[in-house]
Order: sequence, then structure tokens, then C-alpha cells
Amino acid sequence: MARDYGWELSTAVVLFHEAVARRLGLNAAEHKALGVILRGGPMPIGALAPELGVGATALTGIVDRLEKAGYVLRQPDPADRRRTLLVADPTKTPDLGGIFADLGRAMGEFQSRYDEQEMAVITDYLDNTIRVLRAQVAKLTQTDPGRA
Amino acid sequence: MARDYGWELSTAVVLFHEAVARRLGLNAAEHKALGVILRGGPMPIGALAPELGVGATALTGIVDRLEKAGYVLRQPDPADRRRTLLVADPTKTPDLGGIFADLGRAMGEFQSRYDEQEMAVITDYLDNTIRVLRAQVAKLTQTDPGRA
DNA sequence: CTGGATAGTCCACTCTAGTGGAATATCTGG
DNA sequence: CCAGATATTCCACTAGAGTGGACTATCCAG
Repeated sequence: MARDYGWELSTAVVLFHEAVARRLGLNAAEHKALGVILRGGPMPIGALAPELGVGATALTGIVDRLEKAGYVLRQPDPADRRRTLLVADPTKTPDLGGIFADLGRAMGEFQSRYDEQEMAVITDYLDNTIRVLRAQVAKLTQTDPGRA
Repeated sequence: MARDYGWELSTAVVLFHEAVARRLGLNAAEHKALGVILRGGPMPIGALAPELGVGATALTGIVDRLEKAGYVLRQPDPADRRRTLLVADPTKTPDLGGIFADLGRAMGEFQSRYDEQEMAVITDYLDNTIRVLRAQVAKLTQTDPGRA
């Protein structure tokens, strides 16, 4: 068998995620939560529950730790005073902005060598790969025998 | 900002890993261990410690669970009777072979549409991406402030 | 053959992160 | 205004997974 790019990429991605989390001092749940907040913008705490697959009561602790570490801030929602909005803390964001800027720079370095047509092939490939992976996740989750 | 393929792919990969592990009834450490064994072939138990980043004493439990679930077998090492070799259990492997066969089939479905030159571009891209990710992991791990 | 190193295991302990239930504050439909 | 629903938090508890230390069996250098 030649090089298994799928396996290698997959492993590299997972290790990268773990390395980032470790670097930030976050566990898997916290890291995932932070990612959701960074991508999704300010959102009520409860919105994290389905994303993380944990109960609502666990969120208090997760958010506590994220806040204590300085990555997010709790802000009362003016529109609904029961809610607490989570916003990424801009004063701490550079820390992890730096990580991804570094990654982006390194990626851009070789990406710039592809012409437009080549990039089209690559994005097509990535698009399809993402689609397939998501479909597999859906399938695996669907037929999940549960956590016995 | 257009679609962020890097983020989407990365997320999809991580979710896929998690879904597989959940499907197999394994936690992160066990899943990783199984991956190492499947890729690396029979190996003494102790060889897993550096891979997983856990102490030697934790391995007994991890291997116990993997063995109980039927994914690996303990076999005495004839060359060194202190050692116990871990081998993937071929009778159970189909379970997860099925998962990856399914993935491989789905990937092959669209991959077959690329011609040789296009595949060369794609593998070049993947190769570079893997290289960059590994470099970033090394960098992050190096400057790791430790788990305070 | 012997003394020290190595592989694996067992044990008691600890730490983390989750759960369910209850409390509080707030919103919303009638 | 009131009754029920919703968002978050607090609390006591539990389950899991790792640690360090000690033990056994085995290997190997001298």
C-alpha cells in the first residue's frame, strides 16, 4: 500500500486539535465550546448543549473554566434577562489568533503556488471529502447502538 | 469570508473520529491505542505509553478494555517472556473494517472522477497540508507551557 | 550466578467532569 | 396578573480514568 493520505491527514488534524487544546489549557469540551463561540459569535450559554452533547448543568462549569482562562466573557442578554450571552474575549483572543495566523501563513505559503484551475480541483476535492465525512458521521450516529 | 475549507474539513475529521470511537464504544485513549496497533502491527504493551501520553500503569486498564471489547488480543512474546504483545483481533476487526470500507467506498466514488494530473495536484496539496500540520504540532508542543 | 534493570500488573487514592434534582429569576400566552 | 415554560446556577453525588508505589517475573551484563 502506498501512502495513506486519508489516514495521515486525519491523524495530523486530530493531533493538531489536541495540541492546540493543550496549548490553550483546555480540555476537549472546552476547546469545542470555544470553537463554536468563535465561529458562531455571541450566543446564549444554553446553545452550547446540543453542540457539545452535554446536559445543560454541565455548561456552567465549562463556561466557568473558559471565562476563568480568559477566552470568553459572560454578558447579560439585554433582550432576555434570563439569558447570559457568551462572547469571545478580544483581549485574550490574540493568543489563539496567533496560532491560527501561523497556520494560515504556513498554508498560504504553498497554496499560493497553485493556479486558479488547480485550486478549483483542490476545493472540489475538499468539498467532496467534507460531504462524505459528514455523511459518514450522520450514518454512524444514526446507527449508534448507544453507549452501553 | 467565503467558505473556510480548512475549518470545515478539520471539524468534519474530528467529528468523524469521535463518531467512530463512540460507535466502537471506545474513549479517546482506547481509540488512539487501537489505531496505533492497527497501523503498527503487533507490539508490546509498553510501546503505547509514549504514543498515548500516559503512564505505564494506565496501559493495563486501556488494554483490558480493548481486549474485553474484543478488538485486540494479548499474546505472550516468545522472544521476551516479560513482554505481552498486542495484536488486533481479526475476528472483531470486520466491525471497524466495515466502517472504513464504507468510507473508502464513498471516497473512491468521487475520487475516480479525477484524472491523473488532477490527482497529482490533490496529493501534492494533501502532502503539504500534512507537513504543515505536523510542523505546527511540533511547534505547539515545543513551546507548550505545560498543563498548569 | 548474581544484582540491577525492565515489562506488566495490582492496589489505593485523587481529580475531573459529568448527572439529576432543586432553586431563582425571568419571560410569555391567555 | 397568573401559570407554566425557559435559562442558568448550585449542590450532592457518581463514574471514569489516570497516578505513584509496590510486587512478580523475566532478562541481561559482568
